[in-house]
Amino acid sequence: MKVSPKKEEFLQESLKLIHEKGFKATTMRDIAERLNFDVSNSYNYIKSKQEILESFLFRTSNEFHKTIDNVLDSNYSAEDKLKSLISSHIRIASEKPYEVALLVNEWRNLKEPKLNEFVTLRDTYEKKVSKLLEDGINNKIFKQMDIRIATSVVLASLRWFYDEYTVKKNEKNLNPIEFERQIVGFILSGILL
Amino acid sequence: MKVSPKKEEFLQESLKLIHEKGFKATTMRDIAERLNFDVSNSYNYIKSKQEILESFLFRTSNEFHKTIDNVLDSNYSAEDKLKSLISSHIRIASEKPYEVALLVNEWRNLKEPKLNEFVTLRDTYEKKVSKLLEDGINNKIFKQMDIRIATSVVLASLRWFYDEYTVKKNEKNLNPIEFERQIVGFILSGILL
DNA sequence: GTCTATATTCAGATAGAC
DNA sequence: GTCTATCTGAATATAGAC
Repeated sequence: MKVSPKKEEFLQESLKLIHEKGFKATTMRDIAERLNFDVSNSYNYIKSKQEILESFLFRTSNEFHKTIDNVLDSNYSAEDKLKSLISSHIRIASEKPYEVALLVNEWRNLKEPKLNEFVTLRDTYEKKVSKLLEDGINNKIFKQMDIRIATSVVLASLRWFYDEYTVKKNEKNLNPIEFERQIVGFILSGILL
Repeated sequence: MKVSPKKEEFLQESLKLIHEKGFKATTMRDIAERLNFDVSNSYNYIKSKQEILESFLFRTSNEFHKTIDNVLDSNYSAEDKLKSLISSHIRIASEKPYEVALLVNEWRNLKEPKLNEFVTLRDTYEKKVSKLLEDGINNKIFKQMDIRIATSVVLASLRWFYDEYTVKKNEKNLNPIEFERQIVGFILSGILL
């Protein structure tokens, strides 16, 4: 679906503002002001404030699902599947940091029934990760761990990463590949030498 | 400072509601309704909605700071300091899950100058963790890693944990000590067997 | 400590002229 | 696509009676 350049600009500017201030704290007036026009014009591009949230959230969620489905469908070992998952996550988060930030921080501002739909997608994603880890444990590739803890801790290790590409951090210009190498090292073998 | 039982109930109920719906989405009316009285009564206990947020946030932040200061002041090795830090974090998060949830999720709803004050405290905390990790790397106890990544990933591995004690998860009744054992295992040596 | 009433401000959204 | 004007609802907070 084609989107006019103006609409695209509107959405991207909304995305950044929402990231800065939070969804609830960002008003339609804030967005309009940033774009130098009146509030009422915002409704040329969207039907409601919720629509901004929904369109980004489901699009990004979808991207993560497609990615993990491809990983799980592959013939890689559990270890290489995990590496591939980490790599994909870091690629998406570095390419679309604001979209990922929205996914992580603002999903609970969705209203029913979209909220329920999203939570289901999220749970499904977690189950896919659990499946991967469980296979690795059963094949004696990963150490024996409680699956829920392992899933939470692996996802948590990845989830913060978008923030390296939103604000003006990353002064040292570490590139995503080097980041990936270090995160893989951490998740697979921890920090002990 | 003594707090009347009624005020304590008011604050605790506020805390849970804010956790469920988010700070901005939770209205004073919501809280009053939950306690079966009119909105106006809420102001018998607090001067403003912001005050709820501020009191919890700085109290909890303070607790984490005291804890890490004790850890850093000890004569433990870097490895044992890290283990002690993990242990303390898990203890606080399991004892006061809603307070920790607020700390993690709602700090950015603070208003200036409190917001700035909080962010400074938070940055200081991160620097203390970085210091610990840096010492461990210099002493060849931890592997060579980018300090900022190491700090982020260690903190991210711990940050999600409050959630095990808020909702009705934890069906398997894993106790905090077993959780701690598994998290220590993950952070120190990863998931590879 | 509880209520009713109200002041104030502000947000999302729409109508309709240009 | 832009504006002015406006509707509607809701939220924080206060005053003052019981």
